[in-house]
Amino acid sequence: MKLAQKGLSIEGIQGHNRRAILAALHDMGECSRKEISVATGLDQATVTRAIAPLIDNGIVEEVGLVRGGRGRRSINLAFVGSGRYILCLRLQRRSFSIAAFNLRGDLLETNEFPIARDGSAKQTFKEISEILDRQIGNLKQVDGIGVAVPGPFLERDERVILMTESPQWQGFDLIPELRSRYPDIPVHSTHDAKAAALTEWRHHGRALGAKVMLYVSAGQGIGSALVVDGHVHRGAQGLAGELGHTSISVDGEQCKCGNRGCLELFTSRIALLRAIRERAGDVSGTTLTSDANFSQVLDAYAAEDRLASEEVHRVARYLAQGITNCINFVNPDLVVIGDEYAGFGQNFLEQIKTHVRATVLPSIYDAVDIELSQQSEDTVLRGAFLDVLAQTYLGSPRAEPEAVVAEASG
Amino acid sequence: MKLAQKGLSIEGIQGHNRRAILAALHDMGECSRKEISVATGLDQATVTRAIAPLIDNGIVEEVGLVRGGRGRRSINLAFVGSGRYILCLRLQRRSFSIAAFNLRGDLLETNEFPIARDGSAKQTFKEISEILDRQIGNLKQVDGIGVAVPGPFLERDERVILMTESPQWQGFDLIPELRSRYPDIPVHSTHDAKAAALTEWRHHGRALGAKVMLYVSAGQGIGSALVVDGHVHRGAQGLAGELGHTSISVDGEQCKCGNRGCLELFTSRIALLRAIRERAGDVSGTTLTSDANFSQVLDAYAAEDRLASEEVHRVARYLAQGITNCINFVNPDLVVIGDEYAGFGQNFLEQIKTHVRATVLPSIYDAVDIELSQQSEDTVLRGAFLDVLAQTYLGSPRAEPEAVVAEASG
DNA sequence: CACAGTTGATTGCAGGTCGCAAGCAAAACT
DNA sequence: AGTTTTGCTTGCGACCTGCAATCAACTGTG
Repeated sequence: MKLAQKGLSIEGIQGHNRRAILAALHDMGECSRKEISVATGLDQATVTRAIAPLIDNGIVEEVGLVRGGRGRRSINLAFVGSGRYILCLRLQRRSFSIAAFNLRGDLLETNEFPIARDGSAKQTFKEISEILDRQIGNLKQVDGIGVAVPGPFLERDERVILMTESPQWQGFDLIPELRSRYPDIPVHSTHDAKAAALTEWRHHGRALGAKVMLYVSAGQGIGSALVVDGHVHRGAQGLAGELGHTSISVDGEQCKCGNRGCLELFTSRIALLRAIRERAGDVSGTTLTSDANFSQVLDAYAAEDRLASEEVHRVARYLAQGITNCINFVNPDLVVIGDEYAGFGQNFLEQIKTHVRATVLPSIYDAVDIELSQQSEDTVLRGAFLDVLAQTYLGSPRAEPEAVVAEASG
Repeated sequence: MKLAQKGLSIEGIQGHNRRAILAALHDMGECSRKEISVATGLDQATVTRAIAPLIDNGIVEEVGLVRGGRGRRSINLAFVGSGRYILCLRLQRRSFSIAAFNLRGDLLETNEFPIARDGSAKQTFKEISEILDRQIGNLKQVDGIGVAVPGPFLERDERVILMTESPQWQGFDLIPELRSRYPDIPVHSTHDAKAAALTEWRHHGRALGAKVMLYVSAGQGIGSALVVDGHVHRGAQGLAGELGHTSISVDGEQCKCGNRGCLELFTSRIALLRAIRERAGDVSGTTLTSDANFSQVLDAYAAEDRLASEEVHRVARYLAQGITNCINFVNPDLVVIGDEYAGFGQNFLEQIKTHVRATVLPSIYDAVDIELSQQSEDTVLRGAFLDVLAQTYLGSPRAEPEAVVAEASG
């Protein structure tokens, strides 16, 4: 049967509980056995017994005593800080980045490397794998490699489709190539917006108790990812989240994707720059010229330049329409706007919120937070890390074990 | 901690496995202990031992021997056919229906009752509860009541919002009222499109192995529901699926919901009828008049009436745009179109598919089936039944226990 | 027609995990 | 210094599962 639920053997229960314990440890960061016991509902004794082999195997370690309480000090636990690592690769259009994390999630090292514009995929792959080789040599024990890929990314087949900006990758199967080069290391792949969303959820949404979080990645492209109860919605082929190719205008301009009036045509960086460049000469009171680039627009917007304001606010309105559509369709309680456009700041956010408020029913609007991402350079890389960690140590492949309430038997 | 996963005690494991077994029995319908053993991965002995108390408690029964095989005949099991029942109420704008199901999912009785147009909610509630009282009296053991409600339905608060067609319900809290009238019977509520989607998934999508199914309820309103791995996506407030209030035209007409260019303004039954009525006098070669009703349009469309064809096909195009947006956003592998518009038949479907094919990337289009619902009168009621059954017997509240793979301990 | 062969259901047994409760450890308070 | 408090650990009993043997019921065959 297709979707039959597996029963749980007496042996499986131990693994199940071990995963629950590790997930709790990951959720809470550094914490004591007692805290894990409370969080999981398991007996303290059970936690003690489960932790022991994890310490033996060098997955978890004791990181010191906690002072302050009344009685005995509790011993804080954490994932090991050294000895086991996860490498992450982020592929972008013009560059790639490689980062090393320990199991705790500390970013140990990150480097960005340019991709030669005329270089072949094969050449780039060679550069990537040389760096990975070196890292693996240094770190000794690498438990997994996480890869974040841009654009419409067929996760199911692990192929990138429609990567118009970098046609050289077309036909080069990065993930299988990595797998065959590192047969002993699990290689996991994700779409970069999904990775960023996972990070955003872990470091922000989770604390807010968001059940459904929509992450909107707005910049060069318009992507999105939906996080439901801590799980990224991937879609049947892993292609979910192509918000940019959602139409807000049935009779609009034809897009390369086949659709008409795609959100991306209104709001992508290219669209924004084109509009600004076209009007630069005709508008008075602007510092922007007909060859303005994005960082100039960011600055101009911050300086309340007239042209920048008008065009960025136009983008805000369209983006808000896309967000409204999502809100009505999937009913999130948190919307986070990330990627380059997060740089436009609070004023930009307020524009979006104003438009969303105007187009969404009050009882829905009141229940959804809309925020800017506090993103950093490593948001996507960290998402790739979280993906690998979840699949390696917490829960079953791409799906954590969910809460199962212990109950008295009937 | 908010979302900590619960560990599983030695007692809990029995409950967990019992739910897995019941879920398997429900999935496969009538089947033997052996088949359940294979489906769940549990030992035959464990299945035997788990089934025994279920038979004692009158939840499962043996329904006869299966002949045909080589060796001993297997004994088929099924949920009991009598003795325990689930009542379902479907609330519509002008009527309500009440149905009785046995645990096996057989529809024992269903009745529809009109709602007086000028009647108060209180009056209607009185009628509803009188009928429920009678049913409960007859059936003796009622394990749950499932309620399916139309329109934007705040599941979290169990309130209907924006029920413009039937303002009398505004401010009347149906579900709490039912709960307090039947304190011993669990009352569960759902949005009707979600209920229909669940039925569609159980009776069709599951067999196709669909991982992400989009159900589009097109008729008086345009609703939708997303089923991911057999679970309905409800959204933070349970409001997910308002596809009808998704915009396909940023600068379009203002909708009552606050948004502009809502899909519903283009495609709802009201919109379709209005367009047809307006043009009825001016178009030659049509049998439709300026007071045509929906069933006349259905007939005219089937008879290839010119006006009906034009307008229905226009609707198809807009609906296709909405579906394309969904496909790009959530990447389903199955789209099912239900409710009244399913009555337009294959020709209508082909129109939609043509438009979707034109607007979606080929590698995505090729991976998604678009079909009409084979719906019947009881689709929604049955969905309410499935909802109650799942929450009562299979899995934890609103989330079935997922596959947990037994593994050798490390 | 009896007997081997096959397959499903049941039962006895051994292994293993968990919770409870008692015991141990290490701090603060008095 | 002794008591109290709190967290970690260990001993014990209960319980569930899997394995394997057994029972049950049917088919096929010489």
